[in-house]
Amino acid sequence: MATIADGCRLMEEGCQALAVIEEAGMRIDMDRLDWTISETSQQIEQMMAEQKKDDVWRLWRRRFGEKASMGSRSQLAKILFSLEKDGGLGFEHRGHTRLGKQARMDEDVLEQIDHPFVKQFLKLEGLKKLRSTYLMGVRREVVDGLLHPSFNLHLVRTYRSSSDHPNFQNIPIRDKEIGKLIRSCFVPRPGHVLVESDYGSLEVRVSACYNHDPMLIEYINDPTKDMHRDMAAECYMIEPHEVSKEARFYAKNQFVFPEFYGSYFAQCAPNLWNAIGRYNLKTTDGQSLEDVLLAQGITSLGETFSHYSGRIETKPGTFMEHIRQVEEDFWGRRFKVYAKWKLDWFREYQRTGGFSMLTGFRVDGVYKRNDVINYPVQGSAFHCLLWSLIQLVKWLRRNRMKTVVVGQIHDSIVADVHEDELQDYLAMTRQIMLKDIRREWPWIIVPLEVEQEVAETNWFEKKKVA
DNA sequence: CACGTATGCCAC
DNA sequence: AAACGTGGCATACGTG
Repeated sequence: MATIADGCRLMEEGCQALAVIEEAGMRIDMDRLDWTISETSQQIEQMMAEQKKDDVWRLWRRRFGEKASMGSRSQLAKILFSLEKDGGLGFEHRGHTRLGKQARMDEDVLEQIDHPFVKQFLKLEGLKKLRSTYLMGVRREVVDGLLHPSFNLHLVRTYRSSSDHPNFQNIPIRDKEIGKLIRSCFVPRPGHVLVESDYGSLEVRVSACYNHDPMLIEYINDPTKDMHRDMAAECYMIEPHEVSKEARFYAKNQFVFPEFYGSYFAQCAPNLWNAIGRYNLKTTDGQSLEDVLLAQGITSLGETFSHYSGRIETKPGTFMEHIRQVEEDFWGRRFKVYAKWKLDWFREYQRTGGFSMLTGFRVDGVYKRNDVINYPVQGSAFHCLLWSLIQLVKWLRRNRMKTVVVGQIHDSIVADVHEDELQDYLAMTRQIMLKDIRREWPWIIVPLEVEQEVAETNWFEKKKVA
């Protein structure tokens, strides 16, 4: 295990490496950015004009007069959820926000409302976010065609990093349309290509280094095994070979990761259940998962209720009951060493008032149970990336290379690589990220994985390399 | 008018 | 007993 002095050195050297990265900056295609801003603005204008012709906007204006503002969710909520006799549309609201007692108006709620005005509202809000936060946010910070985001090591509770002005770590990618519009403005320097090197499932691997769970380690070591596929099979009551890509995706993001982060079945089950209908989940043979569950006698989500003893109970034959059992097996049999580690780790925190990370950080203070479990994993995973980044920047400087690292996103490194140096760069990142780091930190007891992508034209067009 | 809070959404 | 972790940032809106 690393010492506190090791942790200090990592922060010092990390700070220096990040300063070099900030100074280098990332090239921005300003003509394309300006063109995209203009196109997006036009589309926003046009859509707003369309909305203003809608009957819903007429109701809106009648209710709020000069104060009517098309971006106001709370105003829209009053139109949607008040009765028709009161000048509304009479939709049922779906729960309240956390602090206030306002009706929830997030994307999840709005996409359930089948009304053209609401669909347009969501699309419009997406474009407005693109324009303001990303297109304009980047434009504001560019100097001489280069963007220099800040990378901080002193702001995050877990000893991860953060980024600002602009935040380089949350540029859209999941929505392809939106991702393309902004990311295609990020370009390599002339004669260069962009390279992104991602650690694969880094947090899972690092968590295995803490909990030493044999089943988890087996999943990591054996490429034919697939934890998310297996859990999708259990959650949706099918065979592993029947698990579609989509079913795997929801099992991973609505069950496995939430469970790892400290969620539990009562929160997971509704999300898993809703995914079936909402995304029309099927087996690989095209059989609807709804029918599969029906054949197993599960016809409804069901609910939880408290036994007088305080124990949470579920009704037999419900999906809730099923996921409760899946969870019981998940922690009680499959990952029972992991489960014991969580218990022991938290008890030790309660005894000493703190915990130590494998990477040389002591964390003392008042924390929630989930924090105590999650911080060391999240922090140490980032430290693997930071250590690699430091070595890479040193190597580039030592060899007076033209390649520059331009950014970092928690478990990935983005570099602007000179074409002549590409093969050396790809080889060296692999050497550092996969091998050198394990010599430095013997506590890494599982193999690591790196995925490399190269973008010749812009950041959106990145393609995997072998 | 400046500022803080609530809410929501983008990433990992 | 508790119940999904970490950030940055934009807009709406109320308050001083």
